[in-house]
Amino acid sequence: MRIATYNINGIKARLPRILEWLDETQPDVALLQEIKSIDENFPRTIFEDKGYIVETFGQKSFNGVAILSKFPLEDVKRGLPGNTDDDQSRWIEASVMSSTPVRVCCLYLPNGNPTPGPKYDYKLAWMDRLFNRATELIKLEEPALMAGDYNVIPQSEDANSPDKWINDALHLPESRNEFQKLLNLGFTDAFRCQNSEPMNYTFWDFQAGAWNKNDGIRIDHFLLNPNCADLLEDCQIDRYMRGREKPSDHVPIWVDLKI
DNA sequence: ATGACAATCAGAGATTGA
Repeated sequence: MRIATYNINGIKARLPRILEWLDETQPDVALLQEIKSIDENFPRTIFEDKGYIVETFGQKSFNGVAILSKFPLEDVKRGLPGNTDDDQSRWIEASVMSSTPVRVCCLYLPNGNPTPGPKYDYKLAWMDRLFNRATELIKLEEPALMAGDYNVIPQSEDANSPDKWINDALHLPESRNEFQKLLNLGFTDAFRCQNSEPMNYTFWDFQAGAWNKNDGIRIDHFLLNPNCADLLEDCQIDRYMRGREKPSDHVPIWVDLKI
């Protein structure tokens, strides 16, 4: 089974890219972030016609996450637990009912800039709530994963120009420590489990010719609980998508599980 | 040091992103 994650930076602007990508990469499950759409405006029938079940947690203009699945979805939950006042749509999870059910969580972690400030405080508080949910997922008998745009550069080798990010919310010690705490719980960074080479990125800024200079960062991640990591076969970044016409600033990343 | 780019909503330019 192939599960992908992709920060699309707007469903309306990216629809042609997503459709061609679904045909090329053929994910069974696609976790989408930054759909920038309310649920009512998400073009669900286009994906249903391709054989996907569609579950969205949208928001006007900003944020918004969605799950596309060729398998039935059960027990869909919207919103990261721990703060009923949080009105930002950044988390959706569901059980993918394949022969072996998999719990998939689709996340769009807050950026956190500028630092210091309320946005950084919100990021760190969100990561604390993520840690709490992660402690539950690690104990599950069933395979489970958390994937999406973490907005965290885990190590210096995950940035082409680490110096630029020293004071950035994506790279500051607090953010990286919160990410490391997830690994310490027993989650596996699927890409790093498969590939130890530097210069593998998932995001290149639209500005300053970042793509042409390969001035990227690795901030989209798959974290697998132990029962899911046991099933890991492959993990790849669809780098080519960044070179297409009207691309997102992120590219997809996917895992193949032995299911 | 600043802005560079792009998407959204709205219908210009501010806001957000990373």
